[in-house]
Amino acid sequence: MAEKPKKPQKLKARLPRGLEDRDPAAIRATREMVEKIRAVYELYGFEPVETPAMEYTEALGKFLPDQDRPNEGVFSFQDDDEQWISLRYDLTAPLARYVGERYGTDALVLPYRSYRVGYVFRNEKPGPGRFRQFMQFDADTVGSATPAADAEICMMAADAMEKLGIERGQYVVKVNNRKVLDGVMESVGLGGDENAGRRLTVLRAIDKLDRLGVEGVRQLLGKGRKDESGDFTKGADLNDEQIETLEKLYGHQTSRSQDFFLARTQIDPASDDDTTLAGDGGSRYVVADPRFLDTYEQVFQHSPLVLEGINELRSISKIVRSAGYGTRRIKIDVSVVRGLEYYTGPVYEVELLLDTKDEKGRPVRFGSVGGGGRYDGLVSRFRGEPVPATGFSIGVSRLQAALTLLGKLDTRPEFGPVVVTVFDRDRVADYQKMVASLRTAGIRAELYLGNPKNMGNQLKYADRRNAPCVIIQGSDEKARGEVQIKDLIEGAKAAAAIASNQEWRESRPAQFSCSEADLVAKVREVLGRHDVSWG
RNA sequence: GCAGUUGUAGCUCAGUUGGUUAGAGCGCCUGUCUGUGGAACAGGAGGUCGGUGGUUCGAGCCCACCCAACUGUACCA
Repeated sequence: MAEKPKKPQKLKARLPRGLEDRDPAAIRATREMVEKIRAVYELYGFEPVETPAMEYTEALGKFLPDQDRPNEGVFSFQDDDEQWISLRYDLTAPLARYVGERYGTDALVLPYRSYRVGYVFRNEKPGPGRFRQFMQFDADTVGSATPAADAEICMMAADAMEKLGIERGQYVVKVNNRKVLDGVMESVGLGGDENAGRRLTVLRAIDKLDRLGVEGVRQLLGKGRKDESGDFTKGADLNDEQIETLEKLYGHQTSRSQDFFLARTQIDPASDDDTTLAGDGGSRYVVADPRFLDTYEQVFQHSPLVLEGINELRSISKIVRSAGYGTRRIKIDVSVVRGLEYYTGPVYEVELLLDTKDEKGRPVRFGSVGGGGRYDGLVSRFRGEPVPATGFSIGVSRLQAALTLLGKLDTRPEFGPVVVTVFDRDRVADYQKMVASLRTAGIRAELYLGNPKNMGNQLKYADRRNAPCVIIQGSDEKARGEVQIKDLIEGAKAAAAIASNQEWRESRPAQFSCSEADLVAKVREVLGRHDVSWG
């Protein structure tokens, strides 16, 4: 075969999977979200601290990546001295390292309360709202063991959601306690190191209660479960008696079931903060039954761990209710598991209750948009003494993805700069001077830097940049000491009424001239007329 | 990781039982238009048909493997 002239091999421009490029609208939305969350965290007394994007792998609490799967779950590489370094997969483990280095020194006031926002990295399968690089906004209290610290974080989570524009009833902060789960598992004979694997299986099963229901979880606790695709998931292999005991814990719990935190005695209908039912004579009462906690105490009375966990939940409950947080904002959900590894006490999870659909109208499952809990063991790894800590992170990227699908984010393009056009190439310096005077006045402005061969292209450019107006000064205007200001926003409205290009051009809609000296003032008028502001 | 579905232009998609040089709409660029955005008209650029190998005189179409995306599932600090 004859040699065909081959095109030079083009490099395919492509982004690794699970990563995303972010356009101006997305960046602005993130900036606004971050600013709102920051204000809430600061209001609660937390201060900012940042740590780098990577840490020694051992500090993150992962086993060294082995030869076969060097990057299982985390992105890792070896430093010059052969030590493994990993990109952070959350903001909590690096904070534990930070505190571990400073604990007991002047550099750290205890209890230590700090927040941070940044990208974290996970090497796992991406999905809707699941990225391999994503942003978290984290806050932690280190050195305080009181449930008041946990309660505060739940309230702060609720406040942050509402500040982000997610209305009451569209989200819920769910609270549980790992001591309850651990104690119940212990009481069905799953205590001890030899049952660690089965405990994990049980926790995973209970974590799926939302999706699979009591029956699905029962299968996972027993022999196993086969899903619609025919895939089989091996179960925990518990006997019926064990399963029934576990079901006493979560059996009545469904995703939108009533809460059994303490009810409030006073209902304020205006706050719209409680799930209520109509009673006799137009009265309403809160759907919340704290007697469940009493029931648990009786059923699991032989487990000190369960009793301890329930008491902590009672404390949290008392605090949030007396602070005015009702059952629609914060509720107990005994199926909340969160991380399998390091949580030791209360755990919290923020769930969106809105139904999200993608562009094609298919339902999308986002999972939780925030979560956290008490991790009394994480800092002590560096200390050799117990250091209580509790914290919480909002998944900014996932939440933003959800809010985008829900159409709750402002996606209007930002206004571009005022564009000063180049009419006469010899007078670029004059035009640049106009730009400078606008900039000095705090008005976003730029000189047209493309090929100024005609006015049409320059206006087209300004139009695409979403510029509010352009400045034109040809020789005629120059001779009169004037400039033309063309209001593109007003002009676009006028465009609808004009059919022919000829007429369009000659009418020069929404355009006026003013003296050179009035340039800044007149541009300000145009901007004010359309409420143009930047960033 | 496992299972299913899908990969043709920047986007949305046609493409006959395997048959010349792979098409459309939208978008993009240029011109009509060296004193004015949109519209209109005319022209143009843009394709390893996801990749590699195979069957065949001949493959966008058939076969094998690989890659990617989507959905479910598993894992998830």
